[in-house]
Amino acid sequence: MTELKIYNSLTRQKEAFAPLTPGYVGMYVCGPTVYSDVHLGNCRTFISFDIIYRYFKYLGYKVRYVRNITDAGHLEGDRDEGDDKFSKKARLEKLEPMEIVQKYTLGFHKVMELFNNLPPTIEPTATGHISEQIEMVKHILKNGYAYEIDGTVYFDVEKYDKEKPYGILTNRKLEDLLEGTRELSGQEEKKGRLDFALWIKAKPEHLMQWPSPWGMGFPGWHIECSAMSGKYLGKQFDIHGGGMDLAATHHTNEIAQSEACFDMSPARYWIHTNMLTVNGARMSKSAGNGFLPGELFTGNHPLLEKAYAPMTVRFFMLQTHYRSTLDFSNEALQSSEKGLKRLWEAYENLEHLKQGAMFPDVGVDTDLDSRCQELITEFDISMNDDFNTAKVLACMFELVPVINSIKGGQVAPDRISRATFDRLHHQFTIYLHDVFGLRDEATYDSGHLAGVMQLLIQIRKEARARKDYSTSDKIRNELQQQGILLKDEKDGNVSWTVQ
RNA sequence: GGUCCUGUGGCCGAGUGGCUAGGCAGAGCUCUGCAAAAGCUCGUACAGCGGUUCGAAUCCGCUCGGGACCUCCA
Repeated sequence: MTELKIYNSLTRQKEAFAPLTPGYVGMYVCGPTVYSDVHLGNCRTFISFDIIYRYFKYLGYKVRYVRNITDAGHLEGDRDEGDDKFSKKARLEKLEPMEIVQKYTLGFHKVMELFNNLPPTIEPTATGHISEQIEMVKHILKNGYAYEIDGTVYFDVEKYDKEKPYGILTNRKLEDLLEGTRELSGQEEKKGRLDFALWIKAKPEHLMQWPSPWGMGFPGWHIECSAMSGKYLGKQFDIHGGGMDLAATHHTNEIAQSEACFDMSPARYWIHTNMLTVNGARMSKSAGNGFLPGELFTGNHPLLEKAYAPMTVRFFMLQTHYRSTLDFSNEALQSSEKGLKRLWEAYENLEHLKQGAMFPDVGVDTDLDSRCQELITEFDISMNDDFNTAKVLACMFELVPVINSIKGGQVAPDRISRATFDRLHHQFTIYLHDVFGLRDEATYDSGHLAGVMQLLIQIRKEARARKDYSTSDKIRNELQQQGILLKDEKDGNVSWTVQ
């Protein structure tokens, strides 16, 4: 068994993974800001980390997977003024901010469930950890890396950078960063143009505010993740993840905050997932090129030619490495849909073969047998190489003809050994269900429909027996119009699938 | 301007210095009452130009083209 290697954004190279505590993994992933619906790009990140979480579990680790819900604090613009997103949305929808939070949190969970993402083991909210955040800000102030001006506390980036490299995560020098920053506007009070707020003074009319040593206010944009990861995973933990877009600001600031507070880098491995694009441009809320999962599942969007099932989308994402951009297109989705169907049907064939398999090891084709073993072994090898799901799928697809040939009779079942067959079945099952989190998406009630289908198949069989092909074709054709496909197989059996 | 990523056959997409990625689409064949499915066979791709090397799509340089981040965003 090869060792797991992870691409660490912090060092910009693949590194062997060694947890702080053998057998345990602590992983923090930046979750959604619940002031609006998550779009497909957001989902990609959470699906990527779901696979990573599942793979660690598959490897036998006990994983504490913390993914936050940001339900306070984020401001609309890039200045420390104006309203937060929740208050704005609340006024727009004529709801309490916490109703907004509840609404979109529930929606988020629903979407995660549809994509078959496992829930994290802890899902803390920012508003539930105000006191922890205040404590952390106090600590940073005490350590001298922050200053207060009129009820707002800022992090002093330039002072911090004298001791530790602020731009370490994205490999940037402070001078370059300063150059790229826009001029301070006259109304801003912070000292350095890179300084960011840890705690923000609230205006009286502000809907979400809490008491603090600096007066009524609310937490800054980045402190919640530092406070909550510290609380649940410790000052230092194994993995911190999130979308690539968070690296330059949010994660950079998180590192600075944790270092300033605990004198320790928070995470040992940083994993960043790449963006989902549409026509080459990043899908984002502000660009307005985002699909909501609901639109995807119903096909109700101008850019969508048809509806796509959640598992199709999940499979689509699995075919690309998490660090590559993935471009959305109808063509790509449709090819994924067909590919998944083929893979899943092969898996079902494998299940059936498993039930009837009683063949002895007599005519084993050693070439075929060892090739199968190699391919199965490559599942783990590929995943160990920075979670290369695309490679695993390629191996699975290479095994599909083997499975289908045994089923179809082109290859005798005893050409592969019992041990190989069992391993094939076992690894297919584990990978499809447990590691990749795919599930059968048959939209039919298999109980009743299966009975009716048996009846129709029987009638058609009788018609064919007396060469009444007009009846048999009628049954098949009309079923097809209902989206049910009949397949006459070699051995005389008839199978059916819902399109 | 700075920091990076990237350019693979019709489309989508893995990838290692020399050995078939894979999916979808397409062509032929087998099976079949017909179809569908399945099986078998087929494309010898790696932006361009140089260099390193016995050998490079894979390493280096240059050119051209995409993209991300540097402002809230997964």
